Amino acid sequence: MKTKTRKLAPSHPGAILRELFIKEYELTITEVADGIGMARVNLSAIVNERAGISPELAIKLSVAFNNTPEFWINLQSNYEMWYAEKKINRNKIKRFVTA
Amino acid sequence: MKTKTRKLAPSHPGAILRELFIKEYELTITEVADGIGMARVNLSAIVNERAGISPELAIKLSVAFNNTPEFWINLQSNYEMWYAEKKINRNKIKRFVTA
DNA sequence: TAATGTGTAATATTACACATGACGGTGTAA
DNA sequence: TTACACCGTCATGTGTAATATTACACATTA
Repeated sequence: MKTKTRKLAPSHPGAILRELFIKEYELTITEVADGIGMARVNLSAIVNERAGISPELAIKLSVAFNNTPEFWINLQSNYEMWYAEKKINRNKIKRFVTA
Repeated sequence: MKTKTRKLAPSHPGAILRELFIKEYELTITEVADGIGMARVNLSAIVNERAGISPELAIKLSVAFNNTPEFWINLQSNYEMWYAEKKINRNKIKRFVTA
């Protein structure tokens, strides 16, 4: 059985933050950065998809937007996993345990 | 309502790898490192809880031990989250969205 | 004009994943 | 007993990434 693989890369977590939260609630990057206690430059980097979301930031965002850290962490994990998958040749890995 | 918080830190992913897989199947660090194509020093660091599990490694381990990348990623995420939580003062974070 | 928001660049700090080389311990075969 | 292969770990170096700080240019708005 073939493992399911997304053809297209998942959205960058920063894009979700930008579209579904900052734009949706008509906030500014500066405003959010101040609200969660981080430098505006770094939040800008995330929103512009040049940096990822750390565990600590995931918690902060979950408090600010009333959702869960898992929501943000999963976005980030899925994103990273998609790129990690492309670096791996599964045939070169030894199966120590089989079904 | 109070957010649930673990009193004790979750197990390090390396401990799970050590106890439930390497010991369980009577493997050596060297053997596993070779099998998944990574330096045994680094796998040793993970098994001894001095390093974490990357997304790429999570995939490799899931292939080698016939489980899912999510299994490993979740172990790692939970671990990181627990420590991240201790660095954050939730009262200092602005709520942009409320229930 | 002054204030504000944004993007970006430069710099420094800190942390971590990973690779390589070296070293000491252990088991085993000659 | 000696020699050697194997194993775990230490030391060290490298690349990358998140974050803070500062500064600059530009656009919009009061």
